Amino acid sequence: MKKSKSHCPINQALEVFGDKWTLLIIRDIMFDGKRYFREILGSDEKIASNILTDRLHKLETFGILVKTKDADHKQKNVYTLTEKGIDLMPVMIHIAEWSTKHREVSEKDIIHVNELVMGGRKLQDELQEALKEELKKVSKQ
Amino acid sequence: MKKSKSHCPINQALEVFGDKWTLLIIRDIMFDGKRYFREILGSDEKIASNILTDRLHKLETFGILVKTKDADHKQKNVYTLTEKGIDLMPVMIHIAEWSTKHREVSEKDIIHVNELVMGGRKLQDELQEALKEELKKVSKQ
DNA sequence: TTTGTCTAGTTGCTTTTTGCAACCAGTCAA
DNA sequence: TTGACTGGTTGCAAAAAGCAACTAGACAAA
Repeated sequence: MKKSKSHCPINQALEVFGDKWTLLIIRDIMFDGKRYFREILGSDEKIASNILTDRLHKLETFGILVKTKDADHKQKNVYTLTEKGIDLMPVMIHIAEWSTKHREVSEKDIIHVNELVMGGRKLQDELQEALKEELKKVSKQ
Repeated sequence: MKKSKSHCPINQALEVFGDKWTLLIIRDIMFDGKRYFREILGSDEKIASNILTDRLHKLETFGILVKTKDADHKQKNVYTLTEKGIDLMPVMIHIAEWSTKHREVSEKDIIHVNELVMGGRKLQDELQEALKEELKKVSKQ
């Protein structure tokens, strides 16, 4: 890991997800229920497989997610968010909120974001709890 | 402007600030009171001048900031956040909050973030109001 | 009016990262 | 045993970033 440019909190965060792909991968796992390499590879933005490999490794190293073997299919890896990863939810929500106000976002996505934002803390908390449950399960393997 | 990879709100936002430098520039203007090219160039992370030129142009094109001539020194350009830029404050705050919890952040910066986060909405609102005032001033030139 | 300094950049070059397509070995189900 | 699916790897071309040197215009002092 190359040394930090600075210890500013914004810079520290950007060293984890300051690129075009990392937050999209986290989004896939956090909101879209994707857990496997090929599922993430298949999302709309068409990430290349070598980049995905690289980012998943980095996210694992940073402790944002953990990689475990699928119980049923031994060749399948399951990627699960850690608490550090789950804690990015407020950041993701606010980014999405900003986008729906200021950028071109599809009607379907606006509704989805509104559910989470306006639908309030309750829905977000439920989602966070579900993700934490999942983490607990893969942790005791 | 090359076409979007997708209309997902997260992706739309990343097309604006999904890189190592853009959010640091916004931070400099938003929280550190920097307004001139050379001021931003001088921050801790040592951005290269050609990259800074490029990002300032892009941010202007995206409508995140406006560029005006300094009243006193005609060769100086003043970079001011637009409302679209100011609206990124909640995102910045949550990123900083996440970093202070999960990443290596200097004691000084932690205090600074805590003021804004724990110090609550009031301080943030005041800062936002001040930035909006500034925008109003440069707008009527 | 010259000299030096400060301004916002630009230019040319090297290194790093990304993007793309083809490929591969192991797993599994029929 | 075949064929499709799994998580990747490899090699090459293109784009972006990094670095250092440079420039033209504004200004202030001598």
